[in-house]
Amino acid sequence: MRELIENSLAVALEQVGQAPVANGADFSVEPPRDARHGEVSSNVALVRAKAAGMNPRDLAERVAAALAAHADVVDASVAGPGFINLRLRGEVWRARLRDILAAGTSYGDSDLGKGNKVNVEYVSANPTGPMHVGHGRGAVVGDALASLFAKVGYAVTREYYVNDAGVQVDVLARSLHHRYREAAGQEAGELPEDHYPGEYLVEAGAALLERDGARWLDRAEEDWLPPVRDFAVDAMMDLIRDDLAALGISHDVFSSERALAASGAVDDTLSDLESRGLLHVGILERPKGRTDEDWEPRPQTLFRSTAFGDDTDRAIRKSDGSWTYFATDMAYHRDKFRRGFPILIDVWGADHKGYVKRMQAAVAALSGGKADFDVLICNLVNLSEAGRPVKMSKRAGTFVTLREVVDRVGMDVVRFIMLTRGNEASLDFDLARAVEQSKDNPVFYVQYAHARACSALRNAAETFPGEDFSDPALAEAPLDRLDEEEELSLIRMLAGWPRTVEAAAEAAEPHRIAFALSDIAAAFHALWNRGNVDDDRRFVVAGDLALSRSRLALVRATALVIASGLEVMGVNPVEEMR
RNA sequence: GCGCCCGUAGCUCAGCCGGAUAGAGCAGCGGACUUCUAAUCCGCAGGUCGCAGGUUCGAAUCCUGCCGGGCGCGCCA
Repeated sequence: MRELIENSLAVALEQVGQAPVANGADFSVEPPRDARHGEVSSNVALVRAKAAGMNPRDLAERVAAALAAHADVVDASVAGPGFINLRLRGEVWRARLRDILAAGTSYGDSDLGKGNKVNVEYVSANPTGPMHVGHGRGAVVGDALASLFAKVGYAVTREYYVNDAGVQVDVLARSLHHRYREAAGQEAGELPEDHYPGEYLVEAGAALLERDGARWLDRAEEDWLPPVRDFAVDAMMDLIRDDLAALGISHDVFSSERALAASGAVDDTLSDLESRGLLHVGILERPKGRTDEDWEPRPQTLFRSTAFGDDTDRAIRKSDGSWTYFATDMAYHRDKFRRGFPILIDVWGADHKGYVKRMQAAVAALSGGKADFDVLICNLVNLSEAGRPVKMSKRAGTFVTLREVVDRVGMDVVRFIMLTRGNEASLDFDLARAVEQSKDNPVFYVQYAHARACSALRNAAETFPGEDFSDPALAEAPLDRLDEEEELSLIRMLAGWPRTVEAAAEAAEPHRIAFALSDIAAAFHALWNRGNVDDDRRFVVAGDLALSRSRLALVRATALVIASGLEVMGVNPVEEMR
């Protein structure tokens, strides 16, 4: 299509004695927003007019004339300031149905990524307890993004970074040890204020007693801390993996912060930066507008992240000499790059927004500017129940875990709803509405369209016993009976699916898939309802096998595109609603 | 104070690498069912795209400055 217009432009320019000007994808070739303007629209004349030394309308007229000569073009006209609007032969569109039936749910796959390796790191929740709903959003967005990249031809690795070092896992170990002592019948006293209070640690404490008996009961902390910590981290990661499995998510790689540090990677990273003069000792100023009373100027080892676009240099050592989280995180990203991923994507929660610039600076420094590093920030999820906000407070005990939500509304609903907003917008998740079966609920709306399509095919098999309605058979069906505007309009939407997928991948916005599916579902429901008004417009018309086959090819293609999109989202297409 | 994000219909939001008369759902009003071809559909009504400038043939979209909301801001992770 684009090629056709490029060629016609060349012809038009030749007619006026001009050499072809710019060459490239600087102009658009798309269905116009308003369908009355035609089936395909291009702004090529507006974009190229200046270079051609002509006014847009004149150039457009000449290009349109060249286009009109093409066999597939029914009509080419010029509108407005110089848009070219085209109508194509119905057969050009109908042929796409055959493509879809042949490709199945792999319709929309492409080689855009050319097999390049991409690492998508997502979830990476601290191993200190079960996942909450906010983690779930990152999990779904990351997983869908990974699937989207895979669909357009990247070699994707799904990775989880396990923060199994640092003070929070020591606190976890002490919390567990407390529960372990309780399980052993010792008088452990009140759980200290800053410890993790969760019930899950009571179970883990009992499990530790079961495995190791009394051996850590009356020892010094320095003896029991490491083994208890390892046990605790393993137990928490099992918990988290279960939560993820309930969402249908599994990672290819789990990277341990502790193992990374032990390998010497942090030392290597810092000496690398040191040798390039990117470390220095300095004193950071107190951020303005802050009134920390205990703030005092202090010399620290800093990374010159300001040399790479950050607002201030960043500390890499704590005053006790150990590394900051940022230091190990730099080493981790360097490690990912050195493992052969030229493209790195992290999916983080909103609370890490202030961390993006420094990490981008770090990756730029450590990869010599060669890594393509992007961070998706997932904003907050506001849980509500029939319009009433559900307050999330660990202390008040009204904390809702991801698992509770998944168990209540189901994995497909959670996944779909998490993708009904751009990741940077905050998201309202209403537990009651999520299971409502109406068009308020986008999950059911799309699922219902797919189920209806399957229903029509089942109906066909009953109406025409012995007839073959398989995909290859439908692809052979004569499609020329699909000549109504509503049908052709749906076909055009389906034909645009590969472009929709590519655009979503290029923008790293998996939520676009959800919106596109809602649009397709709407067009399909509208088409379906015509059959309620007029029996002759049903998909299955008992007296007309040929017509039924034509329409069922469209029905099946619609189901395949919906299934293709749901696959990216990780949602199961249903064949009946029941 | 600084950084990032958000501000579009009464409500919840799409659209944002500039494009034609700014879209959808909910809520409201009016219509279409012997329920797996009504969990749906059709129609009506609803807008200073936060405000003010700028760039452009053309701005919801890009730039600048304000206003309002959110998140974050030296050793936590």
